[in-house]
Amino acid sequence: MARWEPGTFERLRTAALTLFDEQGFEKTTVAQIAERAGMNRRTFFHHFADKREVVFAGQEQSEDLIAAEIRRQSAGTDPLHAAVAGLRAVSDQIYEQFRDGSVLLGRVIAASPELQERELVKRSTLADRIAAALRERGTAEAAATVAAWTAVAIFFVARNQWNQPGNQRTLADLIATTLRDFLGAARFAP
Amino acid sequence: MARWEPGTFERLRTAALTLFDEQGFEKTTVAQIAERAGMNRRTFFHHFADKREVVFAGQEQSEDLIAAEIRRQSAGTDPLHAAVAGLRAVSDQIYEQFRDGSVLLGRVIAASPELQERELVKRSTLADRIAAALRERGTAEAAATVAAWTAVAIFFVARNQWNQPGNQRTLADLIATTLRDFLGAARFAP
DNA sequence: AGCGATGATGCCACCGAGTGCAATCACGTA
DNA sequence: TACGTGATTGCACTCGGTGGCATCATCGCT
Repeated sequence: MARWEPGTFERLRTAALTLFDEQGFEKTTVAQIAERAGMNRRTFFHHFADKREVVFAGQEQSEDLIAAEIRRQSAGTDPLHAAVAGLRAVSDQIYEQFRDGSVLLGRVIAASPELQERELVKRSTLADRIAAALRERGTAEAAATVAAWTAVAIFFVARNQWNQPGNQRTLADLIATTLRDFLGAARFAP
Repeated sequence: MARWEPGTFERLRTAALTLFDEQGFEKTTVAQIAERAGMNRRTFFHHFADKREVVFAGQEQSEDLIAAEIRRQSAGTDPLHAAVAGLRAVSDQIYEQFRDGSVLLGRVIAASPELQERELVKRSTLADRIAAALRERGTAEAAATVAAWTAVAIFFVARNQWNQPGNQRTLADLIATTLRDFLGAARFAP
């Protein structure tokens, strides 16, 4: 497999991201993307399920890493800290390398409601994966779901700060700070 | 304003929900909806921005209630409890009346990925409103966002349980239980 | 009652996303 | 070289959504 492959996928992806950044997502047609990548419109849909997917392609493997890291946490760790630990681990391994690409992606997504909608789906499936990993550790269904969404919220708040122009701190550091702020603000007795 | 209105909006809405329930959201065309409601396809788009909106129409006023209730919480209440209190209040006032409609809506949404995607948008804007209300009370940006998403997660976990066939408990009760479970599962020392 | 403003509805043409199908092309292998 | 596989292409089609304009019912006013 992948006899020709090398090229087309990545060419379509960079052509799409460039055009989205230049003229916006809505104003860009799939025909334009295909033309700039030097191939047929139909071919685009052989590689990406729809126009939005080209932006989010290939981040499933991160979810595997996160879930594995959560399972690796010691049994005594509570669900929220376990989930956040999983997200911190992946931030170390992956995100720090793609700083520039991540900023471009953030800009493109921020400029398009349609893409923000799709990003919420990605967050949701990420939360589902995390909740499943937590349940494997013995957390009850409801508590696992809530802890997962909280951890995901912490992650994206931190990622936003990390994407700010002036920022010098690491993503893992910002995640830890955000978690601490949340716990500090809350009063944890009913 | 609303000289004729009565009829068309509600007729389109019930026609759409009925068809979605019968044949699924994707299989139903806007033309079918308009035909069953006895009007033109174009008229549908005069009342709803798109095919998905017909399912979620008119739930903005709940957000106002929630935000107001959060502002009403005493200053000493921590962000998470304040946000959850806001959601509990609205659950008392609104949801309990629409049990049957809510079940139908839940079934329709559960059967369609496209509608689930749109529901995530609604959750997101709800979280934004809650976070804004918390910031007004003096909570810092990051902590407010995380608390808001946590509260929303608690709300929807509870609403799912409330929608289960056999359930007898009130939504407000389930929300309180879910919050307690989450806090109980977590260890709140770094 | 007649009249004009307003807003709801209807009709038509158009664009672009996404799909199904069949033909074609490039490559590895026998 | 011939064959099979899988990537690519091209075409036609459906459907969601939009823009523009005509039409019609209602209201306020004279």
